[in-house]
Amino acid sequence: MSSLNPELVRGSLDLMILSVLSDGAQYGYLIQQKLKAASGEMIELKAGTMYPILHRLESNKLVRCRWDESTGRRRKWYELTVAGKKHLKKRVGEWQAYVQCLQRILGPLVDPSPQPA
Amino acid sequence: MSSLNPELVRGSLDLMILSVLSDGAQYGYLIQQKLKAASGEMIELKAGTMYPILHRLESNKLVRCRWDESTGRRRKWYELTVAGKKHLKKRVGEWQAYVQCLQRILGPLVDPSPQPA
DNA sequence: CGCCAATAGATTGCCAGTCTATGTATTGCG
DNA sequence: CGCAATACATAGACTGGCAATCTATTGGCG
Repeated sequence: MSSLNPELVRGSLDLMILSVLSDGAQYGYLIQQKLKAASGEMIELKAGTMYPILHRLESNKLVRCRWDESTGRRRKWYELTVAGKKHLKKRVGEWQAYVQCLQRILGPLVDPSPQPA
Repeated sequence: MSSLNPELVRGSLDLMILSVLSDGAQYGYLIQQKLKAASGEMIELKAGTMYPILHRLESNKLVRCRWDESTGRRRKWYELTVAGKKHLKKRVGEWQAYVQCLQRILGPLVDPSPQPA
């Protein structure tokens, strides 16, 4: 699924999708492309992974969607709801707390020079 | 299991255990205590979660273990093997790559002031 | 014109892995 | 003496991603 450790990526798939959606409405295939680009080709979200997540987000009222059947190629546009935007903010906070916590646990194991020259 | 988002924590449980073990040999219960302390009480690793992981690490030859039955309270000491130390280093690198990647995806959503005053 | 690749959405079934619950036994304190 | 803490372990339930598969459209190439 990605050149990154899949176990790690697993826990933040919906965070990533939510994040991509924060740019505005997108349809599934677009989300895959954007995520791939935004991650520097590191993340390649498979359809069988993404759609269940999108459906889950929808049933949780975090995203809303609309079919566009105006062209032969039908597209389903997904968009963050107000609750979704709030949820995203919360999830970002959780992620930062997690990163800081793990950073602390790893302690001296992590190279303390993350800033690029 | 923790006050952190469990979904996120999930992917790094073995990383955390490996990290605690990098301090030297530990037995299961000690690992729980150390992890709890190192995480600022954020992570409370349950026995039913930890032991399967330890057994998996053992069968993967990443940790080696020895029973101490000298006291009535028997303890099983776990220690990193050479392969385990190498593996830990690799996993730390993967984790850093993951963090940077996600940081990039989240982009402007992350508060760009992580350093404490 | 026919075919294939890319685009676009979705589902099914499998499997890995964590969590809850439970079980056993020891030690020390009140 | 009983209970809480220490100490290890497993069984079964449940969640969730992934591979595989399906349908259909569009556009380009031979």
